[in-house]
Amino acid sequence: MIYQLYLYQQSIKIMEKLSDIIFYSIEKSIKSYRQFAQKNISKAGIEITIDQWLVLKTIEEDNSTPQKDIASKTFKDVASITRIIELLVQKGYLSRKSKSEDRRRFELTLTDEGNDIIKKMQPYIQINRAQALKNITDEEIKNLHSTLSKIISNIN
Amino acid sequence: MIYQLYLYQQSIKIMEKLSDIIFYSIEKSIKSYRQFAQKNISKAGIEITIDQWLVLKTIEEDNSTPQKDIASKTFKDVASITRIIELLVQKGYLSRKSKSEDRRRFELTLTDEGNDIIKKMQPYIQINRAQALKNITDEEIKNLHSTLSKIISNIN
DNA sequence: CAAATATAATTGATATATCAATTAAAACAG
DNA sequence: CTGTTTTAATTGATATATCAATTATATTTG
Repeated sequence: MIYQLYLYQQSIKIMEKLSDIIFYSIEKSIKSYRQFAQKNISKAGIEITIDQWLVLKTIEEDNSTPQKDIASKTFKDVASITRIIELLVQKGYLSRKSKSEDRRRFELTLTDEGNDIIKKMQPYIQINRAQALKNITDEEIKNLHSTLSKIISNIN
Repeated sequence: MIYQLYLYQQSIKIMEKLSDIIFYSIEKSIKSYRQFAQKNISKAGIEITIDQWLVLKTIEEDNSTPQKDIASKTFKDVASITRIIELLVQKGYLSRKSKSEDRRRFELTLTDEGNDIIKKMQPYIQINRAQALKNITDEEIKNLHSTLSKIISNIN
């Protein structure tokens, strides 16, 4: 009886651990990936952060996106976007001027250097992803997606 | 022929999108979870950040862990740990004094208030996790774990 | 149209992440 | 035992996250 209680408590503990750890795993995987990706980029002598690249890339894909939409596309805060754009302009990758139709907004355009760095980054992005996803099947990725989507929708 | 080429290119594009997006999904899920969890904690009037709690919890579980090990357990930098501990001491949740055996290290002990807040947090942590993982089977969690572990080991 | 409201972006304050340099103490090697 | 190396933690600098308050402009409403 006491032994069964012990087993029961153990199994509760184990189950707790399992679900506890899942958010740690998610956190660890994304942190590791970011460090890994950033390291490879820096090693290649490319002077941009992953976050700056992400914002630049978003603007490249559609330069009419308002900053608040850049924020939601990149899962960032509008305040962060303001500051990242500032740095991108400082670094000469981006030009920014007020829009005449709506003077609260800005016309964001990649400079030649901005386009260059996007091109230079491309192979590294792909290599990084390929290495991180090595030996992982499409099926697994689909499942990963599906479970993560469930978590995301449970929360919202 | 041209139509088939089109389909082929589409499928490449779709596959690219899929694997591209996986890191976005991971990032989005963990960011959403953190926001969600932090909001619930704050709403409950508990004045601590998730990161501070995580560090406090790690010390509670084993108060002989050196700061550098706290860092690796929480996937943080030692510099961040130094600063988080500073805040925890300031807030009165933690006491810190030099160790006599090794004066580079510190004796970290939860104060009564520190223990209190850990207790107060407990139900919220569980509710948050339960809600985030609602309708997700153990099987799915196991798979999630397994795929994330693969990613993590591919990177290291 | 004028006043009220809503929206886009910025700014300030505080927390955290990351890297590099530094400090203090411990461990080691000759 | 002394000089060298290693280790634990801190500090400084810069980037990003988050929240709240603010500014400027646009939109809506009476």
